[in-house]
Amino acid sequence: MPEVPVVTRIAPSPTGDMHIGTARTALFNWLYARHTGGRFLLRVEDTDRERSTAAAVEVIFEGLRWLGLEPDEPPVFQAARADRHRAVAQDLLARGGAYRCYMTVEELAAEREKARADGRAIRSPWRDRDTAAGENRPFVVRFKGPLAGETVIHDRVKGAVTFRNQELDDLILLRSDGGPTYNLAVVVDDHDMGITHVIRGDDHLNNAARQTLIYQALNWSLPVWAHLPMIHGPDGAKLSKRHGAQALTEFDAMGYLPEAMRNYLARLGWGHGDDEIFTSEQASAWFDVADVVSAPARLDWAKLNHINNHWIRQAEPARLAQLVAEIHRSRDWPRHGNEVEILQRTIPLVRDGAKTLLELADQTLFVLKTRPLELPDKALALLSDETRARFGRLRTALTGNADWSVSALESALRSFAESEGVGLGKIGPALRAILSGGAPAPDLAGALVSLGKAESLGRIDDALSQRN
RNA sequence: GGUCCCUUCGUCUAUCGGUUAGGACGCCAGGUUUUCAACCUGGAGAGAGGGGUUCGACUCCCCUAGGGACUGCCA
Repeated sequence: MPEVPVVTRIAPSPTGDMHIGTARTALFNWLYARHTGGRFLLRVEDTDRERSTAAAVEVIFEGLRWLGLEPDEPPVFQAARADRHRAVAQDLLARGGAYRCYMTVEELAAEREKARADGRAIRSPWRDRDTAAGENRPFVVRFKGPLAGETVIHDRVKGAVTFRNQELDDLILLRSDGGPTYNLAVVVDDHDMGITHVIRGDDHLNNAARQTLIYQALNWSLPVWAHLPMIHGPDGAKLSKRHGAQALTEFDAMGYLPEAMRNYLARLGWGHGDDEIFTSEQASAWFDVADVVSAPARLDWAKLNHINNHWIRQAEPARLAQLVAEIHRSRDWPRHGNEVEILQRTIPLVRDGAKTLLELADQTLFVLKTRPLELPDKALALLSDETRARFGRLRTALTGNADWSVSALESALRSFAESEGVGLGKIGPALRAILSGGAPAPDLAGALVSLGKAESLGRIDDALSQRN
């Protein structure tokens, strides 16, 4: 057993929304750190000064907070470490592990084209020149990689992956403006931060070989690699906007609970036997990167909905009431002073069928409506003189009902139907319409309880006094 | 073009050489029923194709096909 405590990290670049794939990578890093009793860190890869924004940094912080994956230490900003990156590059330069390349962008483009045609990696003619003195033009610092031999990545997900060194080009360490590039910065930062396990998307698998070469040139010990497959859209293509959502915040806006996202995302590409529904505590107890599936997975909305429905049912009504009230507010729907209290009473009666918080809002709209409700034509049509008379009697029966609970009202409704000599089917649809104004609502007794006695009777009164 | 990764029901997955290839979501049928759901019961549904290795391959190897990533002075 390794004695070194595990340190994992998520290293997103703040250039826009936080992709759901990044969220899952964060989750797996977090799970593995929790599983091993290690630490989970955050590094913001903002070396691209052109595209990085403060707003995007905030999106990352908020996304991780919302998902419940907060890092164990304050975030590291990569751009702030540029001096350190440059120092490492200079060290490499001094030791012959890197060289100055004076190729112009035009020359580079030509070489790239030629290399591609020849089916080989690009090479700089400056690699073997003595440039200790003489040149006085802009240059980049390139890594001087081995031309022979091979590099093997021992990946916890992909297994052993072999690259011939001649396929690996001499990547740029320092740009002509002196700024460090990604491949240099990741290696230096992961080393300095003490990252033991690099768990990231498999779009970096090729980079892992190049980075391994840099680690070796620096005489640094390698991290454990684990390259996770990507998340695709339902059609198997790279996940994008047109698949419905791509950014973590969009899932929040669509009414998915963070615990549901964690559950679903964990199950996407990882499994523990037949377990489908589990808490994050269970997941971290079971999780091992070695068990991650090596094939890409497709996002399945139906399954996400199913899992979300499960966690909506598990959630505290008080918490759901707050979340649903927010949705109602954003929709500018009818307000009450005690909105949250009403919702909290109603939610347990309607949540079973709700796949998202948005649906929960739809299902609870009826209770927030203000009297007199506008009845849909279909409901008005049900109000013949005969049924009006019947609902008058129902009102009387309900008025005398002291116990305003679901079970009491259920039996009250049943015995009323019996006394009228009709089935509940004769009363249900109209009563439902009167109580809900045509909006979705729970079953009758549930609707009555949600509304409370006074509001229920009031709504019946309104209907009886309405002409069609 | 080159390098690398991937390929079990529609989808997510189990299987780690010997199983009637299991589960979940979805789907279909039936039940329940005052709406929509939920819920209960049952059902259909898979090893990309071709070669090997082996007494025996979904499982190991090779080829083909298809998908993806990388091939940036982006990360």
